Amino acid sequence: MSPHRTRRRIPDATVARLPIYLQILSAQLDGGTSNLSSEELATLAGVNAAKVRKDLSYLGSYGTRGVGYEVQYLVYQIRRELGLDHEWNVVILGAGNLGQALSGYGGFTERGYPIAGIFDIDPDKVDTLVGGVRVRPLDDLAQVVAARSVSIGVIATPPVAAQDAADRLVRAGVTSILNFAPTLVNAPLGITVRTVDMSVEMQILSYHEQRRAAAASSLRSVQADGSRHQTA
Amino acid sequence: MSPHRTRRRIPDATVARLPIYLQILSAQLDGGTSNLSSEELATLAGVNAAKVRKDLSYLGSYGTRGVGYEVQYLVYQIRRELGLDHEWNVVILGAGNLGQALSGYGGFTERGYPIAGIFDIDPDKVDTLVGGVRVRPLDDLAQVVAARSVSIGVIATPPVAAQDAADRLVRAGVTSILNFAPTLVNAPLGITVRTVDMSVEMQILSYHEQRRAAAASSLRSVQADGSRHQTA
DNA sequence: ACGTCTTTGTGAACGCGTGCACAACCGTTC
DNA sequence: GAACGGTTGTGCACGCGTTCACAAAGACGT
Repeated sequence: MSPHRTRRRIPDATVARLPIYLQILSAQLDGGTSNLSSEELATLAGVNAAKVRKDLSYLGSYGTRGVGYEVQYLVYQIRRELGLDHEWNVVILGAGNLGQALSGYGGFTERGYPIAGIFDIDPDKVDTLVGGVRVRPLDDLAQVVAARSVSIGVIATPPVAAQDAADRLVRAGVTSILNFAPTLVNAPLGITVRTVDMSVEMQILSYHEQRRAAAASSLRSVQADGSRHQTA
Repeated sequence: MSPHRTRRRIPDATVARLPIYLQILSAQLDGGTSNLSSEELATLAGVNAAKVRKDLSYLGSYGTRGVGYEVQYLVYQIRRELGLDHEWNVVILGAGNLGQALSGYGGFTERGYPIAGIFDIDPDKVDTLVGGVRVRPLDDLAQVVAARSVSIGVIATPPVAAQDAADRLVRAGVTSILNFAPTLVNAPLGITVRTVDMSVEMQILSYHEQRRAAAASSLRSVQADGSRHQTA
């Protein structure tokens, strides 16, 4: 049996929170904190303490009753669970505004997702430098994916090109896709696709604004969903 | 009583899907489709047909049994519910890579969120042109917010500056914040904050990749949460 | 060694969201 | 105008996620 076998499935809601805990814990570690209680972590993350404990319990029993959690060990465990114990090369499709921002972002490489290449179909963009990376022609995609064992692809193309980009990624062998184009992209079974649509976020905000304006009477609580967001 | 009074509260999960329906319906309208069944819309949106009907039922009974929904009218209703019957001016804080990408994105203005101003604390960035908009000093924030009745602010600063940016936005009178910095920002009661953290999205993907690698046996279904994402 | 204090881990209740299944209803055809 | 095919709107059951509340357990002082 492997050293750490496949433990029980972790709920999606928990998986979505683990990166947040990790971020907070890492900051605490840098700040010199060695131990943290679920209550403290909960406050920092803006969630319920019981939720924190239940979330962490999916990773195993890494806390000490009466004391709390050892930050360093917890960071290690969460990183391992998220697959951050090694780097994940990513490719970006589309060297427009968004693609450029993403490659220049720095946060990706820094957090363990080095950019293996940025691609564009426009010959005028090819060979220009973007965030220190040379833009490559789309035809090189499969080769780069294979050579650097890329499993994550980012779509930063205009909406009309998104499906084609997804198809190319899949054909090249990518198995996870992060789609920033405001379109639904279809992918075959077994491929994970996440879509982040900024204008959707905007519209959710304006919905609340609109209601706020309509019901100028009571201040009501606005609930949370997948993304991190508070109202209160 | 107002022409269309505050109807029953719409579930957050539904609010998050309305923009997607709207996007699809708008495209269908442009394509010349005048009527659509819940089944068709569901397929296009990648969701269950019953869910579509239930979602739309929160807006009122705008469908015709045996026929479906009139696309144009539905578009109108969803737009109204999302507060898209008028424009929402937004301000962007931070003229770095991300701020530039956002202001150059074009999708915002196009979808009814014109950019009233982009601000930066760095004097070197002030007065440079970004996406056709001149970068302004942070001190002008309150004045612009007031003059153009801005109610939505976007945070595109480095993490350390995010909380300060949020505070400034709130002081200036903004009531909804879209935070792209990978940090939790606190805001007083009554202010809606949504955080979109790209590296969180990335980590969720790599979690699935990691599991895929671990359990090379069965292809399992990966579930959805707040954001749009399929696995299938 | 024992008691007290603190904090974890989790059983159980609750609430929200999803999906099924079907009655109500519309349009159309005969 | 009656019967029929098609689609909506919704009651209901189920499942997931959240929260409460508490027993189990470690640490520490006496």
